[in-house]
Amino acid sequence: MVDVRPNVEAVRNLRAVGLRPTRQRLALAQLLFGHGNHHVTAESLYESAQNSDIKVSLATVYNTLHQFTAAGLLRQVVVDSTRSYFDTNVDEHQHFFFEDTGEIADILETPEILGAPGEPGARINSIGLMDLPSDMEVSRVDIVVRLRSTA
Amino acid sequence: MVDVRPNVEAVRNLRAVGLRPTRQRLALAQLLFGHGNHHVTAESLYESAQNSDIKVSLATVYNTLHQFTAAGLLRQVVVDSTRSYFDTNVDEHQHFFFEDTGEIADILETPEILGAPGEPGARINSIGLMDLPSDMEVSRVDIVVRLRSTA
DNA sequence: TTCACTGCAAATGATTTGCAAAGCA
DNA sequence: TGCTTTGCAAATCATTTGCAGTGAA
Repeated sequence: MVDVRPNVEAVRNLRAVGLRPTRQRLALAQLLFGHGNHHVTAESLYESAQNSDIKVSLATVYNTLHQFTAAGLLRQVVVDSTRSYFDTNVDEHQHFFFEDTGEIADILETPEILGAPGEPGARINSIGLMDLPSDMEVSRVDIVVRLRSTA
Repeated sequence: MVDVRPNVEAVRNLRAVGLRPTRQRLALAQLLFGHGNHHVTAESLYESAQNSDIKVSLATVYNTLHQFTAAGLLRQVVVDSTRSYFDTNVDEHQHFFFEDTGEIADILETPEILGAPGEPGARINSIGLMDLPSDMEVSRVDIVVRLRSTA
């Protein structure tokens, strides 16, 4: 049974990041954040919406993904030069990329090399990157472990 | 002064990977491998060719980049979801990505965490990824350190 | 009412493809 | 000669944009 009550918390969350809680944004937020962490593309989210009888255009899906990303609710993952992936897990963590299927999965046990929490890439930086230009700072460190089947 | 003698070594190198040494491939190889390591996009290589009075179509540039990559002469670097970058350095190494300008640079001192030579990602794998599916192997580990100016 | 948001369709930009002409073995 | 490769233009694919209509405050 579908819960049609206005989701007070979701409304508040959107307002908190400066986004109007429109029907489309609430519905997409529910799809994105209502079922644990996962990874989506614009196309896959659009499909999910259709399967859930959510009326929303592909353009709005793109807009929403970008707005959510700008607001810090999503994180963009660059693993494939042909499409953009978005991750509902915005914490510092890394990814597996399954080359055969194009799927993404979180690396749950983040290797300790990535540095202490709150210091993205600190360890890597201290080990080998002493030649970082002085007027530059690390925005973030992306690690993608690409896997292929041994078949 | 331009050396117009047939480049015997370049011809041999192409033959060695099963590619016919055509005029276009030889010219692009010269641009790519004749001046130290660097990073190109199809568009940037096409421009370089034009500036060097090399007659080659953009389609052929794309074909050639993919052929060279398949042959192991180039390595594709995924840092930007809007274009493809290719690196003439095919050794295990990592990248800086300058978010402001879209430029790429090699990280020269590869942090030792990446594992011993010949064992891509060995160290990372041994530290944290014990839950790797048994029928999967690490194709490679990509690390991109994204930088932004502090301005 | 007012301004943000949405949806559609057209535009864009990178990349790929079909196919005839040109080039290498 | 026979199979590759090239170049052009058209096709594709993901994504963005223009703009009129819709909705939230």
